[in-house]
Amino acid sequence: MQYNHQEIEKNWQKFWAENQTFKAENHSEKPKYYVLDMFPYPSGAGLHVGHPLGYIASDIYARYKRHKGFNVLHPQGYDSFGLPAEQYAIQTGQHPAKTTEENIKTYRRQLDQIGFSFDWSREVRTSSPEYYKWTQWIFIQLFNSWYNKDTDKAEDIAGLEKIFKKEGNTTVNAACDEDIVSFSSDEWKAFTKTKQEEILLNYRLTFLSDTEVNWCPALGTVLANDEIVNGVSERGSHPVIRKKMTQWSMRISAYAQRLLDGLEKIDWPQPLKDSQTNWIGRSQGAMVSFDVATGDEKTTSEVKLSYKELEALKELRQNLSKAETTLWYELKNKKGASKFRKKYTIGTFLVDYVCLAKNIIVEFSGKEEEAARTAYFTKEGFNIVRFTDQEILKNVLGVVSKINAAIQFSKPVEKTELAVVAKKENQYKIGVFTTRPDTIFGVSFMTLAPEHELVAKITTDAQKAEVENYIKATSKRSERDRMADVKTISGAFTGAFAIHPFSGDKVQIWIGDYVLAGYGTGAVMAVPCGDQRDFDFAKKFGIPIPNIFENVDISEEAHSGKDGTKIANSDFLSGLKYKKALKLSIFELEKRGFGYGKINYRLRDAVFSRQRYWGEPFPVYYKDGMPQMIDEKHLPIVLPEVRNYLPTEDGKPPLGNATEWAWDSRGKKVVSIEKLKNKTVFPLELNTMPGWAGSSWYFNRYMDATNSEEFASKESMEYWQDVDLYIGGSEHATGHLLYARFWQKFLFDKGIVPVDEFAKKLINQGMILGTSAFVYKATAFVKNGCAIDKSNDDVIEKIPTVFVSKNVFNSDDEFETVVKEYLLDNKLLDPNFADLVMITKTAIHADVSLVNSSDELDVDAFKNHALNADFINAEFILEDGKYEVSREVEKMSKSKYNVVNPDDIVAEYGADALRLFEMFLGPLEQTKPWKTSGISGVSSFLKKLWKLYFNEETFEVSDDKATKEELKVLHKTIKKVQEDIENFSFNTSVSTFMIAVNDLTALKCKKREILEPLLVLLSPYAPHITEELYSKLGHIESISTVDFPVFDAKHLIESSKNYPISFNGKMRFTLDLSLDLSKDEIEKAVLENERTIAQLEGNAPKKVIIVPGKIVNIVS
RNA sequence: GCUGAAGUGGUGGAAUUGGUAGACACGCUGGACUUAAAAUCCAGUGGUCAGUAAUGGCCGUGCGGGUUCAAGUCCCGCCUUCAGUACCA
Repeated sequence: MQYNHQEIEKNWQKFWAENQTFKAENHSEKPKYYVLDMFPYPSGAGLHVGHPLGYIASDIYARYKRHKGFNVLHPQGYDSFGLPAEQYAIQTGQHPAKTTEENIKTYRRQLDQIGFSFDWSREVRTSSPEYYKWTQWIFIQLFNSWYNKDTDKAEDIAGLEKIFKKEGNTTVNAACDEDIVSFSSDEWKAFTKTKQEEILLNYRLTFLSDTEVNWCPALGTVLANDEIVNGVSERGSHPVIRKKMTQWSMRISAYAQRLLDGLEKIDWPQPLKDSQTNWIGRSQGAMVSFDVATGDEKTTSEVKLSYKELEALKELRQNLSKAETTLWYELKNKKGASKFRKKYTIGTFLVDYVCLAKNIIVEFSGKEEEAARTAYFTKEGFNIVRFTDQEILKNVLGVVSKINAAIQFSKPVEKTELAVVAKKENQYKIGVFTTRPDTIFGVSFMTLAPEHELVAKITTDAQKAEVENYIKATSKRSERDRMADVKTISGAFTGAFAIHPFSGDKVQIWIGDYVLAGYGTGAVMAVPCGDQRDFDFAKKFGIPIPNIFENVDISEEAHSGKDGTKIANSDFLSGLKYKKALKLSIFELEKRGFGYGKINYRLRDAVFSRQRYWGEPFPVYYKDGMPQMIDEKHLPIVLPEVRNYLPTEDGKPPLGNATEWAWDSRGKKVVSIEKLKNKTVFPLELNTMPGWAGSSWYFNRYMDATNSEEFASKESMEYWQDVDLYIGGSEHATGHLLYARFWQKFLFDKGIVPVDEFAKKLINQGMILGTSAFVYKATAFVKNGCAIDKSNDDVIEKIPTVFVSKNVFNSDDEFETVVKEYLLDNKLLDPNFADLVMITKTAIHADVSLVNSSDELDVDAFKNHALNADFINAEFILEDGKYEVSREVEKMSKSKYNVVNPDDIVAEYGADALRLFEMFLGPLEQTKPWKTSGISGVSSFLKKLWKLYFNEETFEVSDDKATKEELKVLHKTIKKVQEDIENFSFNTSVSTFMIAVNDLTALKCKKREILEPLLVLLSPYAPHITEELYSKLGHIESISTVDFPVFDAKHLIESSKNYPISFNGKMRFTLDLSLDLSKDEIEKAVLENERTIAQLEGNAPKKVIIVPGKIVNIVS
């Protein structure tokens, strides 16, 4: 009987669908296993053979886990909001919902015919209101939360309001905007409601802010950093410019450290983790404040402690008395309080505790010179609180509350006024972030970003023109130019100087576009001897380059290494190595109040608004300009209909075209914009959410996909917990996978999900590349500079398009000769003009469907191809009557005409063959070119397998006892296949199946004892054929949950081994020896062998190495 | 520049802990079946040298060193390709 894949596959796909074979239960005795694919965006092009690669791998694993007795969740759905559908809508006027629906149908049909074991009852679509209801709901949760750095988690915003009411914002340690003014509880209470909301927005995890965004004019929307590749948009490669806009943002930066830490406990590929680490970009350093010089500087003469004294101080800090420890413990753990430091030097005095932010000194009473201390501290602007040992040991909480009171009512001392006066003449400070505060004595100038707000204020009149010109010139350069051209060094001197905080030296302040406005403070302290960019800048503008490294030559380039180098010419840092110098420099900065240690992250808050139609609407309306959340019980807020999908005439997003898009706060529903006149009707948000909104939590939804009451039920999340295996492309490393981890951590903080990492293990499947086909087209030109009577066009016009087969020529010159000869022979070129004509070669893509496996082009089909209308009359120069194309491996894409559609493969060879072949191509993680030629191998394997169960036309499997040899083949296969699946090495197990079938065919094995377990082994890979044969063996149930065969080592025990006999490590021959032999017996047997004697040529062996069961090596 | 991955026949790739390099498959060559083709089956297939042949010698996992009885695998130094990232202070 013939193996008819079409019929078999159709039947079983129907069987699975009707019997809901792969439906997962939320309650089960079995252990759970959750296998997930990154869900696809349903594009109009449908699937190409690259898409199913990961799906096939995960499907094999899911099916394997079912055989192993797991309750497997293996769902699929669609990331169905997105730009392409909307771009298509703009072009054709078709509603994106309609095209999306159609595309999904195609995807579903294509996925079904490959035989995936998806539980379709749990399908999700991010664009369906039942789904995005919960995306909106999560948005509201984010809006109603703030990040408490003390508890290190997200908390309810109501809690923050309570604190504000009680004690203002000074004790709050939150992830928030940098420039927040502090206020007391009274001030808070006095603020208007709008003002309060404005302040709260600075703390919320999703917030509105004016930010510099990446605006893409061609797409009419902003883009996130990860949606920009090489300065242009990822989708469509349109230019992107910087623009300031009011946007929703997500405070992902609050989670920077936890996102970094979390990487350690998840089993994800190292390169992926590395790129997330890189993207988060943690750098440890210090913030340093430089005063801008006013002209009459006097160098500060501070008391400086020697290094030895500092070391002594450090020790003192570690050996506290009991009372000291008790108080320190309380101060340290005082929630939300300002930071206290212990054993700190103020001037020449050592104080017990100090809070620099609040100017409070806490001391034990009874110190020497108490009066002098008080006088000095007061002069410096500190409040002093003194306690005795007894007070603390008796009632430490009382002491703490006294300290709190002192902080809260910290009466401004007279000094404050002095400070203000002092500040007036010295009003500007430049803050910089540096990772190398140890090199601070190497600072010889500072550079500000051209956009820095101080530039206008500090530039001297003399330099004004130059600076303004420079700013103008740089702002013209696009982001892309700036990135492409890193080599050009440019800048301008502001004429102003800064005061070096330690040396008091005046250093020049420059502006330069190598400093980015968006990173750190937008200013750098330039250390030309230690940083190449600073070095180049200094060289170019003739700024001094002081050397602060011991025995390092910096005449040619900066010295950026840190290990092993000692600092020199640096006052108290001289003679120290990097690590110590770094610590000491930060310590000194803090002590003297010029700066503090800080950790900076490159990761920036994610812009969450898109000026597009086809995305989730925000559940937000505006009252007095302040955003208001719509109560969750009114969700979902459904995407309204619009007249067209373009921005409105006055530049509002497409939702501005909607007529039904206002919120009736009394009727609690969306109403017509005409009702906006009413006092209780408000405008709704016009932006929509970005593509990553829906994909940041969908894995949780699958656990309980049809729940209309909740995001997912507590029980279902308790049961499924997290994804055990997640498979998808590495292109999502810094987009989807980072945002999804962020949301998961947030949801975990809020007690909504049970785990804070959503995927235990992740595998990146490699890309499948296309094998493009090229044809060589000849283009004729007339050489310049030759005067002839006839118009040049005439000569060219007669020449048809000519294509030349690949092997007809070896060089461009030869190409020209061949074409010219051809034209002359065919009278297509007048011999008189032959010398005037120049022929050049152009390689153009030919559709791969027109090329057979021997690289021969179907010339007629090519001429008549829809895209080749220009070539309908083209001439072809053939070789041996055939036209051969050249091949090149490229990314599979429509524009390269190298896309292979799985539908064709399935129709011709079947889904099982496609599944096997995609796995057989090579390791899952590796990128590999698609070459259809190899598919005949797996196809004939399936036919051979089929034949094992048949005797000509009749199905024939016997119940005879299997032979030792047959059992060995089976168990070898069980062992290898099981190991391979567990190691995700699917390509090698396909080979193993081939070997098994070849062996069993040779043994003429027709026994159920062997052939039935073989089907179970193969069923994850080729589910249709195995179901069919399994049912022919007399089973009614599906093969999908049959126990995986158990490996029994006893079948593999050998009595002898074919030993490789090596001489000096080179294998010369093999020798069959019993495995019972001892080392000595082996040696004897080998040395007696005539071939050994022949090899040795009479020499005595120096040494004989015997590894029993493995190898014999003779050293001579 | 930085980070990561990878270099094995004509091709995709295999080689689990250092122990017979090239499994399995494609392609190619020859043969069988056929009027012929397709399909199927059989044999051969890393290079090179010697031999009519059986067979045997030498070379061989990007390059150069090293460790070891033994290296595709481990160590040191380079080269190339691909991917990600890029003035991050």
